[in-house]
Amino acid sequence: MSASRVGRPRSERARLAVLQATRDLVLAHGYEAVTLVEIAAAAEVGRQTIYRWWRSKEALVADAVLEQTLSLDPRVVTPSGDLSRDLHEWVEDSIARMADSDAAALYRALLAASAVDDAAAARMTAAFSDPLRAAVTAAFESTGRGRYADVAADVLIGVMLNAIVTRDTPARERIGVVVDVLVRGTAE
Amino acid sequence: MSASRVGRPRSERARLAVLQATRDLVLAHGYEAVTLVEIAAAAEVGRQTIYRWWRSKEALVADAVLEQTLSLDPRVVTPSGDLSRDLHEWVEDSIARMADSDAAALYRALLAASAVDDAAAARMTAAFSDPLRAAVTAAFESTGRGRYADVAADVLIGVMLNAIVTRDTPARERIGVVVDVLVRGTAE
Amino acid sequence: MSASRVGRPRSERARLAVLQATRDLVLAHGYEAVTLVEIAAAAEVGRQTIYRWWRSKEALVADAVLEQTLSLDPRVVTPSGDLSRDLHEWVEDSIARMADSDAAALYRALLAASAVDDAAAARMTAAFSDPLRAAVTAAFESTGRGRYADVAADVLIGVMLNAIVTRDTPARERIGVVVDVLVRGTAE
Amino acid sequence: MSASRVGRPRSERARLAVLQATRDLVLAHGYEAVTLVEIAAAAEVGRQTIYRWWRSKEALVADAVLEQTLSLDPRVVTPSGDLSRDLHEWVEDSIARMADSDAAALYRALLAASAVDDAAAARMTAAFSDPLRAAVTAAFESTGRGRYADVAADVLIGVMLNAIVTRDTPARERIGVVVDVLVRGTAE
DNA sequence: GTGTAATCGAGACGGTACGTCCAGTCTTACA
DNA sequence: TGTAAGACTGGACGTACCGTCTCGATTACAC
Repeated sequence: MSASRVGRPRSERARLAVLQATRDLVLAHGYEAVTLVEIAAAAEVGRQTIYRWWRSKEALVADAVLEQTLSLDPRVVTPSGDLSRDLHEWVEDSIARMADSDAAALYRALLAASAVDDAAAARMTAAFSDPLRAAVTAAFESTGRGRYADVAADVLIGVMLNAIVTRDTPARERIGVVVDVLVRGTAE
Repeated sequence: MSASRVGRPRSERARLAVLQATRDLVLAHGYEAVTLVEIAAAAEVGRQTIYRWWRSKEALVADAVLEQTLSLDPRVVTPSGDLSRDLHEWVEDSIARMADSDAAALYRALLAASAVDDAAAARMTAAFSDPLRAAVTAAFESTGRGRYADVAADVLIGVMLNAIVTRDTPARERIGVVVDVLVRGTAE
Repeated sequence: MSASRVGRPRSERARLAVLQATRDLVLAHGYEAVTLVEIAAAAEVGRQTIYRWWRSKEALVADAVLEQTLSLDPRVVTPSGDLSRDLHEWVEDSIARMADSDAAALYRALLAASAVDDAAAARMTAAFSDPLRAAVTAAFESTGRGRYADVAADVLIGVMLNAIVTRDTPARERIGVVVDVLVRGTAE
Repeated sequence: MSASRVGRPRSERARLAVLQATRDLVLAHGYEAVTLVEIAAAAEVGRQTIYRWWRSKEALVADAVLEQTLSLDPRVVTPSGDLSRDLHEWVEDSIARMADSDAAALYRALLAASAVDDAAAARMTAAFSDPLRAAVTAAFESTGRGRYADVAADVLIGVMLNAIVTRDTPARERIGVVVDVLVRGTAE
């Protein structure tokens, strides 16, 4: 079990510098405009070091974005029984997290990476849609509306995605109303 | 003021061949993998001819996709007064159009093009979100629920976008339920 | 048979600029230190343009050197019957051509290229050794010493090669004496 | 003054394995194609160990080649007084050594290394040209033809060099005749 | 008909990013 | 301290593609 690795160990410093540089540059210039040469230079790292750990620009961006940004989910872990309050709480938290940071821009980068790299797409789903769907499902099932769980998740994921993709801030602010409509529309 | 053009006129045949080749290749290999050299070869057209009509690969893809695919909207032109029936009709039509063809794949290409080219993004919004929002707004206002118009549009656009982006067929089939929830949740 | 080429024709300006830049940089920094990036920049040419016309750095250097430098041979075209005078004349001419210019440095570059690229080696032989051997052979045969032709060529080629490779100026100046020894040693 | 070394002593085994691996690989693939990674792997040695003994790839190749191959000279240590016999003896010995082994290929590697590394060039001259010149000079001076010593050395070095560089086997076999011409041409 | 001028297919051009490869250095654990 | 292993920075390599430019050939309109 000792595995006793041999040779120089991976430089955590380099890995973190690359991830940070990637985030900074993606935010500054957008996903498509960023090049690995720039990232390597900004991270003060050899280009080969990047390729040693990520097999493509897409995989790197997916990692860089997910590592720091994606924690939209873990709030609605235990439904309180009050569906409306649970959803509002979660949604407001998500909006806040998206608003304060440059998270939306990073998500867009992730979306672009997903278009090229299937693994990035899978990671994005796993980190974004799946937990959200699970949380929403738990909340709905605990209030006896389990049959609407998937639809509710569709709606919430879709609305957030749309607000991100289209850079539509008003839509972001209307998400609270979406929750109300959802709660009311799935009653009985 | 006649403007009487001189010289060889542009070839409509070439323009159409390019659009068709673009669609075919985007469907076959995806947006990122397609190159203008391939498109030009498939369309039996010189590369410069493409640039005479479109200023970039992104603009071309936007045109190619929008020209054929994007007619999600014109169905709900006149609200009948029955909100639920109007929305269902429109939504079922949209789903059908998305299901039978490779429309979803083309939308994804359009999304990718939008990430690089602002004009493509604007065109996508103009052709996809705006008409949808207008139609939904008209339907809601004609039934006295105008204050929910934007939210309803957010929800429908978002749900469709999500189904497209994530290639989630079940979600596509649940859109009818979304309409029901929406109608019920915005009552009174 | 007209061949009537289609497409943009090759840019002679670019070709000449690349060859000149190659010569300049090889003289300035030596063969091994020169990179195609530098050559492309100095010639104000795209890198791909170089690769379009030469399949490697070696082939380019061979071309660049041979294009301008290699005219050691054509002097001894018609043997006069006086072997000693013919050889001296040719040898002095060769030495002069090697001395005044940077020819020796270019030859060394060519030699280095030949080590990597067989085609370059063949071209070097064809342009340097073969004509020299032919001229020497003609001179020897016309004076009834044909059986020494090859040996004489070996000697003269070798002596010049050595003077080039080892940057041995005194050896260069002794070539006249070599001719005398050669003429005397092959008499009768 | 004891200098009493501390720590693990250097491994002579490693040094010899590196030299042997270098020779093998240079012979198998040529100088330019060989990499230090390959050499280290073949010698079952760490890469750093190589750099502890040699400061560059060129220095290593120079050492590897010279260590085994270069002993062209020591035969004509004491001139016998019979110039022709001395030269023939030496030359035949040299040819034999060059023919049986892969010495010519190794020389070419050495030549390539010399192009990059001045020290390698100096070592090559010291090991190849200088002793040869000394031996030839001794032989010529002991027979009263001292004034031809340098020229004779030029010729013999050049002829051998040419045979090596151009892979010209016939030229190698004509070296005996060169000696005859040289002896005859420098008489009186 | 003939001239003129813009378009056409073809393909080279400058430029730039990619992903690979290697040299020479550095950092581990082990001997 | 020397060693094998292997990651590190740095930078050249050769390929691919973009958007532009330059050919000869084509094609419509103006004369």
